[in-house]
Amino acid sequence: MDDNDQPAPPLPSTRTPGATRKGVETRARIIRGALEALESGGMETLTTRKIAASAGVKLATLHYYFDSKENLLLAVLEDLIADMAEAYRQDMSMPSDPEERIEALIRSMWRYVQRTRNKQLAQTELTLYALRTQGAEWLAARQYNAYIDFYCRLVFHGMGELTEEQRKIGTAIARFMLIGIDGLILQNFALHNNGDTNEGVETLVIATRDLLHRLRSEAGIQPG
Amino acid sequence: MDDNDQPAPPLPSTRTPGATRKGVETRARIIRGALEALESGGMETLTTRKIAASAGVKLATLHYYFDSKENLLLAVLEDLIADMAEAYRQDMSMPSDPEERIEALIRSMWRYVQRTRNKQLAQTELTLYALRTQGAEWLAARQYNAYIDFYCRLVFHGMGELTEEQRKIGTAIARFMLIGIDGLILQNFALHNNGDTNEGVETLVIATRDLLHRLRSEAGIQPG
DNA sequence: GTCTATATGGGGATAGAC
DNA sequence: GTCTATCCCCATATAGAC
Repeated sequence: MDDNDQPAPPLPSTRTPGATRKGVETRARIIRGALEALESGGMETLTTRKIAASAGVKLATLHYYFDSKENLLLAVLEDLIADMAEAYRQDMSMPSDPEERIEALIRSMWRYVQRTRNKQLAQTELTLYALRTQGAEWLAARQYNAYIDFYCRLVFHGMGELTEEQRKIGTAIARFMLIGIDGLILQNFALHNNGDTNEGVETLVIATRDLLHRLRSEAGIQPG
Repeated sequence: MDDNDQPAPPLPSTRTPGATRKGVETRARIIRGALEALESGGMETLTTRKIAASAGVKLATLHYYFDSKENLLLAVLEDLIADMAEAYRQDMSMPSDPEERIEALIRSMWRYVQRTRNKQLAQTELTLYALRTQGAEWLAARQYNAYIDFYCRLVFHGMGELTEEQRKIGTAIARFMLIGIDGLILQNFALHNNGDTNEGVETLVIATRDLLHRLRSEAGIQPG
């Protein structure tokens, strides 16, 4: 995975009951319901009642699967991490040159962000929530490292193994891309002014490609 | 100020009573108390009771100055915007070359962010809150535009008036810097791994300087 | 595993004395 | 302008039948 390795203790008490087929489905429905309610109303107005309603489940059922609201929310965040990889692969063209991959990846991310504005807001809120929740900070870190690892691989391969050199360069690239995307998300949220934000995307593409150049010449150039 | 101009209706009902000297002070104490409580515990655990306690005021007094928790929180966000300019000027060296100013400004921002981690978290939470609050979205936009305007001026002058050309270039630069800083803040929060984040700062400095070059040669070069 | 019904506490907000 | 005391709702969580 990555350098700053996480202890990643299992989520405290998500209470995984029987694991019946039906049980697993219901659990998933509740998580989806929570995400929907969060996307539509934000953290401030998010209640277990709304979540239950949105999931088509009674309040008590929710508590049968998640012993506390907190653990439910952390489960939602975990789920978002898992979804991410799937989502990006959808519309990504896959050039062979890493430089062009960077560009394709950034544009793909940005399209995804734009068509899932509320989901991004929800994810940002959940990440902050995790950072504020005693003993859940590691989840935020895991989320970030998952993104970094994912982008890193996508820059170089279709998903295979990386050389040490590639991993190092790719990680730096991925970190910078992620910085840019997160910043773009916030700015786009606040200004909801897509024209200006698109300029930011172009600038990020150029800056990231330049970074790749720099890192490669520092190492001794060879192509992807 | 900027292109996407805000209507900026006054905050609905902050109930500005008499405006006695003492009243103004108490109001300020409550805002500070709210910020402190927010910094230490986050939105999720922020209650009017904690705010009142943190401000050394009784709950009813809080409601004498702010008719609702919502309006109090929005007032806190407004206050943060006003503080910002003050804070940055503190430790900024002021080179005459815009390129070096960019570097100095980014480093200054980053120092400030690092020594006020919790304040940044609080501000991010408040911004998201505003984005989620019906009729308060403009506050988030105003905040962003205030930052952009501020950085833009700082890149070129000690604070004086700008030519149209400078304003245009400066705004693009400021937007990109802000994207980078926001992304850095989130990444640093999540990974709290300052070593790696500092690399991101270096990359941002280089990228922003390059952006300045590019914008200038697109326009017809002339220095600061 | 899912429900109805309920316990319990804490939250925002107000009344009215000083 | 600040306080004490209180209202009342709604949130999380549980008990226990089905």
